[in-house]
Amino acid sequence: MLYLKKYFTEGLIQFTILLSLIGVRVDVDTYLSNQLPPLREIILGPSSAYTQTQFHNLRNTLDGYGIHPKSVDLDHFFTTRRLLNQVRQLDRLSVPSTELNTWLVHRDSETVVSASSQSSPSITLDNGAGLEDVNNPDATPAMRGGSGAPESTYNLNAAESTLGAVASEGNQEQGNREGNDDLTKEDIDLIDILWRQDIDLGAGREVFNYSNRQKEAEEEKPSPQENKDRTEQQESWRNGVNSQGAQPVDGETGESIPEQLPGLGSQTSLSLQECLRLLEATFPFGEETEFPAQVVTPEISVSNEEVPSTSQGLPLASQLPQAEPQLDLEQQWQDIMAIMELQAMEVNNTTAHTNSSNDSGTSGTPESNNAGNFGLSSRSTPINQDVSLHQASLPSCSQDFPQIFNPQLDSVSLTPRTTMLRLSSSNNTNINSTFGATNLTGIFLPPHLNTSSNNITSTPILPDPFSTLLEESMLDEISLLDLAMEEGFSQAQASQLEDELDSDSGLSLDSSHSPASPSSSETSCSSAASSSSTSATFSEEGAVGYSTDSEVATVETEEGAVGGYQPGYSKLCRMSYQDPSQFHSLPQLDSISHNHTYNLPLSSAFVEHPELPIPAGKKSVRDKQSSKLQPPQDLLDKHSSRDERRARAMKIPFSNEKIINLPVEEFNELLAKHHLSEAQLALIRDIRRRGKNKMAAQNCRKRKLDTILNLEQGVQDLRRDKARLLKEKMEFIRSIRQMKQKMQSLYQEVFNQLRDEEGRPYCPSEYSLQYSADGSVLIMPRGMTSAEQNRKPEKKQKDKKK
DNA sequence: CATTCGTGTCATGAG
DNA sequence: AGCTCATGACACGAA
Repeated sequence: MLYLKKYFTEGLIQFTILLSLIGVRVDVDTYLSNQLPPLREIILGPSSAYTQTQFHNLRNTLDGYGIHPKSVDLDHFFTTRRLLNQVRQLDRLSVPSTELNTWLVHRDSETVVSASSQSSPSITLDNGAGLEDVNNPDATPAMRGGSGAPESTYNLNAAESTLGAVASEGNQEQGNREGNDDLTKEDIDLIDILWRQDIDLGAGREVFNYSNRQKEAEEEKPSPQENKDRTEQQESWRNGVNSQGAQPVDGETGESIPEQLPGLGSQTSLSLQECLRLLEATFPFGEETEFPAQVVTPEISVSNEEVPSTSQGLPLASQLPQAEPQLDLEQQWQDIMAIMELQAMEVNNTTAHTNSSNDSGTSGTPESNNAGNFGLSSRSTPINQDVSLHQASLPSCSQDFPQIFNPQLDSVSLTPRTTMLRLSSSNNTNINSTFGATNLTGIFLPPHLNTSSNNITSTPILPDPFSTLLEESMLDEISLLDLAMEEGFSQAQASQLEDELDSDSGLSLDSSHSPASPSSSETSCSSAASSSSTSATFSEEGAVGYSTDSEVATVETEEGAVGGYQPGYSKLCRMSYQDPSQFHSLPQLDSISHNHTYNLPLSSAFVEHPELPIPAGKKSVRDKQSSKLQPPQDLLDKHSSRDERRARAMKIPFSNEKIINLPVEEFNELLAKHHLSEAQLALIRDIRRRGKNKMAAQNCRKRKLDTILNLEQGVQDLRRDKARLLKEKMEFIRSIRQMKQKMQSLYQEVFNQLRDEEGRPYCPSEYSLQYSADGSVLIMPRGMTSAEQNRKPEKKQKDKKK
């Protein structure tokens, strides 16, 4: 017993710990009340999980005692599903408050406004920011100048209040940089650690992405030459080593690497090949345009620049279907995420184009809004809150915009992209998705974009097309996958999505599998249970666990279906419960603790009928043993159960064991053979009823324990799977980042090799490479409008297929 | 002495 | 209608 107790206690403790780890917030009350039915059942007692199934009688109908219908297997199926869902929800929703706090801390250091704490303030701040932005449309230019920086920072901070440090690095302001400069390596490391924790918790890290973007943008500001250095620096940052203090600003918020990782979100499955394929696929414009279209829809409405960020965030959250109690937390988190994304987009975004579109199109159709607001999600998706930011970016935007977008893309692709981003942000339900979007944007965002916002940079924007395209495609896939994953798509649906995307990612599959893994574990457990329940085992082991060996033999011969379940029970109990039963089976122990004598044949007390071949001989042996130790009668009385004593008192001619375990027919025959009084018959029936109920209770308790243990195991398995998936995700993100770098370098290489008619190299600030749908690469002046581009592109063919 | 745990028993509902 | 099972609730004894 002690062993069992210990085992269970430890197990429960471990279970609790696991839960706490998985679900960042282990609020027992919450879970009990709403979230985790299994837990509730475990803690408060069985409910639906143990609900009787209709199958329990199958045992009788089927051959003997097959798997008990109610055995853990069935329960497992449902409990596992529930558990899995719970875990998933935890993944998405749970946002450790601690994380938020940390972020706040960073922000505080960076910005003035940020002082306010995380979630709640975000709304107010956002509003304020939005107001300011609206009021100060012109502020941004001034900010660029440098004096305006503080304001810009303020706005950013306000808008991003929830976002925390990330926002701090608004595109425009150097002031932010300064604030960021304060960050030390340790800070970065701390951020990274926090980020990892967040990941474990399931929280997204758009913030980081944002910073990364900013970082990149800032880096790009300088001349192209500097870009290389910056890229290197970025690398260092990503690696967690801030080699250069000059750029710490962005770097701190942006520890680019870790942050980007989350961006992939659930799509961990994306493989390098897939990414490459996507890259190739993205080059043709037509495809891109179509892709986003799917995603678009409802969320678009949200994106009004003028609308305060909070307003946006809230609607997004409200849109979410989830109606569960966690919603409060979830909504807050979602709001935060949405805001963050929006802000990030804004920060990156500074293109005049977007601004103009926004201004004019706020009331326009969703698409127009999207185009205006999100223009290029990847590059700069200014949106709601910071009008000033948008305007500030305007000057540069005019230049940058054309560069980034080909004429064709402008109209069509832009909207889709924006929409995609929107989705990610709006679909806050999936933290991962949002992260993925942001992360991707951060990853792929060409640095120049940011720079463009900040300055009329002369820096080459070469990488833009690639990055944007890549980003879009990636975002699309990610968002889709995330949606599929997190929205609870069926496996088939998920697989379908995957097929559509041609993604290698097993993520969706994995996730689907994740449930399977637990199930497998459970199956093992259940299998054991089921095996135990088999009639064979029963017969062999004897009726109840308490029966002695001698009894067993008898039982085998005579006992039928009645006792069938018991053996299984004992076997099942192997883990904890079973052991005790086994102990009980030992006669010595029997005497010690409880009387489980129901099934025991009352050897001495009862006069075994000669008819009943069974226990007599063996029982006699046992009696002899017991008699040696103690006076037989007293001992028997002492150890016999109440029913046994009553039976003895009533002179019942056969053993309680038979009374209890004999099949109905045999039992009736037995009764018929003996001339029994009414009192005797009543007693016998009571004995039988109680005995059966006793066994049933034991089985019931055993099942309960098994269920708990299996759940525990399931949680462990799920956790393991989660860790593995996260690891994969990180790897994929890393590979994507590498690919992006490759693309950029490739772009640079190609661009640098291009020469005009006079043999002079093209100025990266004036020309950019554009990719047409047929796969050819064109070099076009950056200032060109889309229409112009179509008409007279300077063509230089390059088969630039990677 | 109070609490916890294991167990037996009863009542109830379902097949 | 009776039997059996499952399970919640309660009681009891042991630790």
